[in-house]
Amino acid sequence: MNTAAFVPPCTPALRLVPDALDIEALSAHMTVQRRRIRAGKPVYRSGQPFRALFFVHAGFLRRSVAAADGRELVTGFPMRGELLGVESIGSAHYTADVIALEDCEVVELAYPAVLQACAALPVLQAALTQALAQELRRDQYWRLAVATLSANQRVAAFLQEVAASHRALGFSASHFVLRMSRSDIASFLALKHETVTRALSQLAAAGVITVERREIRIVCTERLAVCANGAELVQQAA
Amino acid sequence: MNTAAFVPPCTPALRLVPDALDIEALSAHMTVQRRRIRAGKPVYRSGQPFRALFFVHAGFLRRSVAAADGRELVTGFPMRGELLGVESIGSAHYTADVIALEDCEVVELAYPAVLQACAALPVLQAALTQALAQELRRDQYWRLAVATLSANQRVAAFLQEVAASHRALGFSASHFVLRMSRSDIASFLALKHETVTRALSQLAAAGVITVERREIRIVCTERLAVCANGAELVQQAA
DNA sequence: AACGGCGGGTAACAGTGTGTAACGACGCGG
DNA sequence: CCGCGTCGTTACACACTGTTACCCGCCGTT
Repeated sequence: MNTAAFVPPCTPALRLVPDALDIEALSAHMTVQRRRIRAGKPVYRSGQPFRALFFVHAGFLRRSVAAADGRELVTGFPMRGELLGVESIGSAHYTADVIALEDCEVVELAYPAVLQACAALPVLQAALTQALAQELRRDQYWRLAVATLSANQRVAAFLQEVAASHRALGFSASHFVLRMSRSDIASFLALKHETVTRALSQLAAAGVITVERREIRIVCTERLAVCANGAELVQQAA
Repeated sequence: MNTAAFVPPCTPALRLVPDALDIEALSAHMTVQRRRIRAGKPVYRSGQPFRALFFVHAGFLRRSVAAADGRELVTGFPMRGELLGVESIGSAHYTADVIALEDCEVVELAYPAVLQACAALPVLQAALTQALAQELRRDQYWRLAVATLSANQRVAAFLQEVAASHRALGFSASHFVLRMSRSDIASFLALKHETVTRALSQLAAAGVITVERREIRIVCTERLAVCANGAELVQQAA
């Protein structure tokens, strides 16, 4: 029965096309506005009227959703090249919070206007639809990860993703500084922050990475990949 | 600081507008094709070339994603009024499997064609974008649920969602037959099938529902809602 | 310098959910 | 009618992760 011969691809949903959005071309069809966001300040908050999307030009951010009873979940860490606010399209209000983890620069795209511009610019329409679909696939990737991986594996997978993102933006993929706290990572991975700490310590003890607070160095990419899928940690001869 | 005065709305992302898609109008702009899918047969499978979206006209289905190493996750149970395949937009191949849980009827919408039709029919474009965003919000709702609710709460929340869906389609919200197996539910909720069974048994023992294999009757909607958020089960006086 | 707050790390303990296993119920085909 | 396989149910022991607690170090402030 199970004759799925080739790759069933639920992949990390890499963020392709960092600069897919041609702001120049766009500005001919609608007003676009640059905005600086200070570290810790929101780009938008859940409940505010939905009026615009934001294209991230620089900086790292954190997106989270919350239920009426206070339960919260960090749903992602947007960075350069991503479109903020797509999850709120079709809603009268934003359905998530996005706050800057460091000083950021975003380009504001008023919403109904974007849709109209789409009609004139088929490229834009494709880009928007793509961004939405891409986000959907990424969500499903992490749902799968959270549902099927152990705590250690999730943390390893997270580090892999961060590394891949950094590489895509031209930063070092093997040595970087996490912009988010342990609690943010924990929420994102559906763990407690102590568990994230434990997992990082164990990965370090196994010689796969080194950790110094938020500074991560990936010592062995291959073994990290092994940890992220399937295999549990095996101490390597010191 | 935390002055979020009003509802931070990560809601169950109800499937609004069961018949948002005006097939009649659409058929003027592109060829649409009705297809019947027998129970157990796929609408599409992961890895097949992505060529079309499908609008569900009747029946219940199951969507799942899989990683290269065999890990799997049921990501949803589409039904009448939903658009299948949106998660694969922008990919050369489908990224999920959708199989019919019972005999279904779907309308096939060739993909590149849909985009072109969007340019001519602004309504269609809005509907497509909405469908995508809606799906994204639903995904995030369940990510939140899985990350923050106990096994019992997840199962209760699942029953609530099923009830709400049935009501939206004009079926009874308090008495229905689950189309999917315990394992499907378990995968969807990131649990094991034994745990789902246990949770259902406990809800039944508490007098909140009755269970007879796949036949569910909701005895007390209010107490089910209480179980789905916050509170753990408390036996009610028999 | 002293202080307090926040983020991070570690450890002992406890509990939820899991793995395993055995059993029962139902449906299908011979 | 029987046999068999799938699905669902329940019991029990255990492991992973959550819980709780306390530690440290950093940083801004007084």
